[in-house]
Amino acid sequence: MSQLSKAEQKRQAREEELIDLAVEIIANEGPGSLTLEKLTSRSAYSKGTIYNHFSSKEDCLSALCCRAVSSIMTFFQQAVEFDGNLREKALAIHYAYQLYSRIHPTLFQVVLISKSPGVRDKTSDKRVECMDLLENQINDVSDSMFQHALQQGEINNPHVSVETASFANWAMSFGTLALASSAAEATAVSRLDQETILLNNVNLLLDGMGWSPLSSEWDYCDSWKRIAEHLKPLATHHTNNTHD
Amino acid sequence: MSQLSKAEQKRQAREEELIDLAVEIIANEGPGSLTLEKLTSRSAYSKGTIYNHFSSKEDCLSALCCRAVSSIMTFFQQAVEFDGNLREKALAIHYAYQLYSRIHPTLFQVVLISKSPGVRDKTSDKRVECMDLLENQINDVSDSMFQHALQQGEINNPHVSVETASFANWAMSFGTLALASSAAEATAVSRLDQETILLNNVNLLLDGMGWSPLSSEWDYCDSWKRIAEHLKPLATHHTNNTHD
DNA sequence: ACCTGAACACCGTTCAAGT
DNA sequence: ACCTGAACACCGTTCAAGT
Repeated sequence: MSQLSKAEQKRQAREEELIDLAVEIIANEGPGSLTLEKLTSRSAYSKGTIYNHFSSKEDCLSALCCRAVSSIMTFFQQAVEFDGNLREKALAIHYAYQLYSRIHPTLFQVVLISKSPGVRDKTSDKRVECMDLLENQINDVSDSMFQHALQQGEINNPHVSVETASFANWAMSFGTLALASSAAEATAVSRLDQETILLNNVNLLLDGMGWSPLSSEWDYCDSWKRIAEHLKPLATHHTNNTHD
Repeated sequence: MSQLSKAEQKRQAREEELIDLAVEIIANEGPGSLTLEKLTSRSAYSKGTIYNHFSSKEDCLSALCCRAVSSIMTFFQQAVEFDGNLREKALAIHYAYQLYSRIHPTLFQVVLISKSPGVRDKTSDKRVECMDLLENQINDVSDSMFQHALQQGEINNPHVSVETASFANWAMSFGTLALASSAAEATAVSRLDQETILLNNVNLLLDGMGWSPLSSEWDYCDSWKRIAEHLKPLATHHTNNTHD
């Protein structure tokens, strides 16, 4: 299964090359201006070959989504290694998510775009499968975090289950970052401190779950700074973007 | 100022007519398939006239965004009239937001799309002004709610300001609804009870702010049902959609 | 002043012909 | 088996000609 034919290896290498190129296009010109025409003319290949890799423009967008979620996953893996209590580890994951959304704002957008019907519908079955697989991996990271917190009694609240907590946590993070990156000029966003906006929102939520130590009992601002330090390698290493 | 010439009245009526048509198109075929070509051919007017109303395809999308936000505003105005304590009024607004996102899922999407750079950039100045104005109105509703709660001591937390609370509240609502509507097939979403998903998330957040009565001290599930009853007229009256 | 539709450039997708 | 690029339908945007 892991033994790939030479032809297949070449094919996969080319697909990576094309995705790299597509990433460059959306980073510089936005997700809306990705066209397979552009991708063709800027690559060394012909229209037919492009369509050999991507069954449609939307399938290409979904390939970018897979790339994005996969990167986010490696960010998360770095984050959980932060040395601290469980709630701090959770904060580290949020920080990693924010970091990704700021290093690759357009790829961050693409993740939502690809999941919307109309794009998903025009994505090849093989790719949809890949997206769902990656999404489940991300999900598992989040779930297992809350599982631990509940088991160890750090969250002590009969109304909080793994499923509800995990989703509320994701919704808050996603909502905050989506609004901060897409509606950055909005008064409601611009009047806030961009450095701690996510920390504040998440702290309110986790306090509401009763995840101890509560923010009144612990200096999470300091944690946030230490997390930033811990994840600095990701921030510097991945900044090979031309535009944003 | 409010005295419009006959020509201007006619122009505005036609614009409403075109926006109605565009709403119909995106409701049935998704925001991605709105084209000015389609809008032209399904309307009684020519390309030139369409471009007389919308400076670009993106400007047309932004017109839909204005329509959406304006409708959301009227939903909110119904919501604040719910007879209950302040936290229940806040819940009523969330309920109204959810109701809108379910009655007009594609218009709900369009609001985020229009605020993204690349769409906003291609929107006429006049329309951008209109969008910002409406957004501020929505903002004011949210802000004044938290202002009241803080003044009356129902939120008693030195770390919570109007600005931070208002944004956290918006982010949670938006994040929850965006994920629930765009990523409905995702495991993290589908495994939850769709009826109370938003109520649960918001309750956790408002508990975290210390907004009394806390969810442990009050039956907000019951409030949620009463709010649904209060807003029923909106649900039935506005369901004139063909597809979703 | 406003409306019309031809015109053109660009894009998505297919497929016959070539290797 | 895979690659190529011509071909065609569709779309965004402009603008000369018409009222």
